Amino acid sequence: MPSTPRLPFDPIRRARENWQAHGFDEPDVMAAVTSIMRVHQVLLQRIDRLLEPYDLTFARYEVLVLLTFSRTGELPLSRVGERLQVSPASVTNAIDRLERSGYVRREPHPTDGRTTLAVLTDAGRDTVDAATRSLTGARFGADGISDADARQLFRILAGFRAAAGDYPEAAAGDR
Amino acid sequence: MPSTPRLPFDPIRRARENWQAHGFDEPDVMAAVTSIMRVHQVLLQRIDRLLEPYDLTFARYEVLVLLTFSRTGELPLSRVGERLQVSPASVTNAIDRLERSGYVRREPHPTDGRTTLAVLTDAGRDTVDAATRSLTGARFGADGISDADARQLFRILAGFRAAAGDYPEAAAGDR
DNA sequence: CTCATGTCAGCCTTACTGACATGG
DNA sequence: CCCATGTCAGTAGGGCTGACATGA
Repeated sequence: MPSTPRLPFDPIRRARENWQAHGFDEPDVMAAVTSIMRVHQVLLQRIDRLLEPYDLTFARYEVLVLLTFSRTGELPLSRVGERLQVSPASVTNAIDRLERSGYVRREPHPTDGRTTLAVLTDAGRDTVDAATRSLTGARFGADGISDADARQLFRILAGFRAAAGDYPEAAAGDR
Repeated sequence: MPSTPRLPFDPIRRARENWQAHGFDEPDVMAAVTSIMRVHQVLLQRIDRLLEPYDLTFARYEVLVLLTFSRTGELPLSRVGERLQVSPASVTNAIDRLERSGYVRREPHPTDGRTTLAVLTDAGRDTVDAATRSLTGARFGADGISDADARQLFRILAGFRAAAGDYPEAAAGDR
């Protein structure tokens, strides 16, 4: 799947060794950060491929899922950006595409004339359900990770996100 | 730093709850994958900001670091793509920019007429050293992670990468 | 001839900044 | 008047696929 053939060794492990050999600091963090970058790339590629049949990308899929969570199937665009942590312009773009695909439509907010609501259409609801089954069936492309590892990952990354200001307090007591 | 204000709760934890409430499968994997996506975004933003003064992005910085590791300071472009797991076209693009910045120059391979060597210039070497000091000084923007967490992260992600075919065998014995 | 190495053109997606219009 | 919500235009960047040219 990657455009390049596999290597006979772990390139990041190798990088860590070289890093230390050169006397650089923070080899652990370097290796962890580089790993996140690489895994992100692989995951995104796999997920987007899984979503292709549904005319979705992961970014747009996330928006759709968020809308299904709201139960009325609608949300102000500002809320979407807030939850997904992306800029207003990015939301506009994502909603544009979802609207073109017929998965969402825009509606004016009943009381606040400034805000626009993204409303999930029936097609959108059907599509997100099908896409979700496809993704969960493939464990989001992360079939190389156990549930225990996944939880561990979440825990560590939640700590980072909290420190980064993603949300106020750390997720101290985990499952 | 994010374009959006922080939320009063962890959006991913909330998503996981909703996910389960809707009866979807694989909540652990969903939360882990979403976390990687989010953390990747934050990290990349921070790192690119740190590298801006050096006229570098993380992608190009990685190329430069790889070259310093080769000791002669040169590498065939094909090797670069191999190690960094990106397509030949991406390598061409990255080297183009690095060349324009004066950090690298292209040279024909002495014996194999097909291959081109990327050669680190003195400016390139100075720049990558300075950039590395900047990054390590900021722990790559991942100051919210301890060394122990970083190692744990690397271990779990290495398992995933191995399963994904990044390299043949898992990194069983760590440290 | 076939495979490997690069380069190019074209295309897609995400995301940001800054300017604006409009409503609260 | 000032703030919030969206939209738009413009820009940057990364990456990929496919077609090609060239050399091993």
